[in-house]
Amino acid sequence: MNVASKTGIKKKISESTIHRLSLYCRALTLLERENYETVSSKELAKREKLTPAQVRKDLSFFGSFGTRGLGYPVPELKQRIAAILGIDRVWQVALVGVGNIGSALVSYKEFMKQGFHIVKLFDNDQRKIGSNHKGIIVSDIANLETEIRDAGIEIVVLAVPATVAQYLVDDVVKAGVRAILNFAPVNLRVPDEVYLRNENMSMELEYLSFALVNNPAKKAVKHT
Amino acid sequence: MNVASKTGIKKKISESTIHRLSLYCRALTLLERENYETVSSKELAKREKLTPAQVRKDLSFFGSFGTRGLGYPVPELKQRIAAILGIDRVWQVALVGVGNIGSALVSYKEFMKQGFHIVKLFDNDQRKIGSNHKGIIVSDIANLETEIRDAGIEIVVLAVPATVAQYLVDDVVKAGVRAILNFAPVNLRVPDEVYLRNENMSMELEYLSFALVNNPAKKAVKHT
DNA sequence: ACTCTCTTGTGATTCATTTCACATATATTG
DNA sequence: CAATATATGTGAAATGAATCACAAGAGAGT
Repeated sequence: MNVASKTGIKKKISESTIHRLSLYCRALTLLERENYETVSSKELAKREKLTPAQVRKDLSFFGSFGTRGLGYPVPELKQRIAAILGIDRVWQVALVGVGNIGSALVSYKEFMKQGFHIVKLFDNDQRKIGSNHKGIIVSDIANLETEIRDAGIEIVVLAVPATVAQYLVDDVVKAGVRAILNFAPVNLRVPDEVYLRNENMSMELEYLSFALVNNPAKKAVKHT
Repeated sequence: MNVASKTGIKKKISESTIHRLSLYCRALTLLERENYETVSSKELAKREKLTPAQVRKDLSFFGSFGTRGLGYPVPELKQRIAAILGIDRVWQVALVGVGNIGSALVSYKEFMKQGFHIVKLFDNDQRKIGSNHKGIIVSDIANLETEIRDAGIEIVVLAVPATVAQYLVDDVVKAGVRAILNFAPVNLRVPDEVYLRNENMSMELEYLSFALVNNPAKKAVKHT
């Protein structure tokens, strides 16, 4: 991912770096609660099982936030990272598919905390349409495109069966949405200008399965 | 991750390779359903948005499964990958925390399909203990260690609040479990011999947020 | 049997990410 | 205020992963 810097030069920021920013943000929230004023790259690294050099390098892509000899100012750094991640604001999110996973996500408080506000729900099941989930009325999937557009939705979470995911993604894209989080275990096609991320919960279980089968006695595994 | 080969030499297999094996397995299941007898690395790559070379290299770590000029035999390759991943068998899984996420996971059919059988449920809420979810009675978390041991649980899924996750993980480890999938947004400490994977659903949303904020017009993003 | 086409398997190469190591800057202590 | 300790920021080096490119194997057609 390219990021425009102050100099106008586009730097390449890796996916891993961005994911680690999320971790730093999380650690800083705790540090703030513990009334830390500053934190060293060493301490930050320890808390998220990373190396100090990694922390410093990651942050250096976006600026110099620290003070030599002292460390990073906790509340300020947290704010800066939140701004980089774009989670210092509210995002209008729609959730498509109010099944098992979908229902869980509506009630998932972490999303709300991070500024991801689910404001629209969609389903194709007549029994669900019109019902109320956490104060949101479930809309008919038939009106997906217009309702998403009218509500100013910026991010869509897809929690539908794999078989229908592609059709729905197409509609979502037509509605002008440029960011989609997909929970269906299927590879979706989207235009280049649309960001698609997949959340594949079986994958991590399969990784564990692989680990158990292949390493009767564990040596070392990297945590991300 | 190290893997013992037939020669006794331990090869280093990257996390990405293992994740891609999951993708190949998924694609092969569909190809099987479509009655393909063989598939080329090119076709397999196309279906999961990867490159043919990547597919061949990944598979070559584990053996030569293909035929030059022809491709890979679909059902056999699927079986081989399933064996490598350890999903050609049933795993006894316990789920700790029957809240929003937990309830969704009990009903999540993909897990069952992959051989991950949730056979024990735990919670600390008196109203939930004793209740029935999909035919499984929720046990009191107080008995975690003994019940997990007695049931022969091999993998534990943690879907509890971040504040209590560390205590529970400690108990789970004491019970002899060596593979844990954690949904709480917190960095858990486990001994070296225990495999821990984290499923952080906010992270992918944050990635999308970052993408939207930093790339008003998208160029190219790699998919994994 | 020979040629042509297709596609694998893999060493070599390129590209990306992480780690190292140190100059540089700040805080603290006596 | 000098000396010491601490911790950042960052080029350089090392490591790791993805891609390239091609030799070699296998089938099909004549």
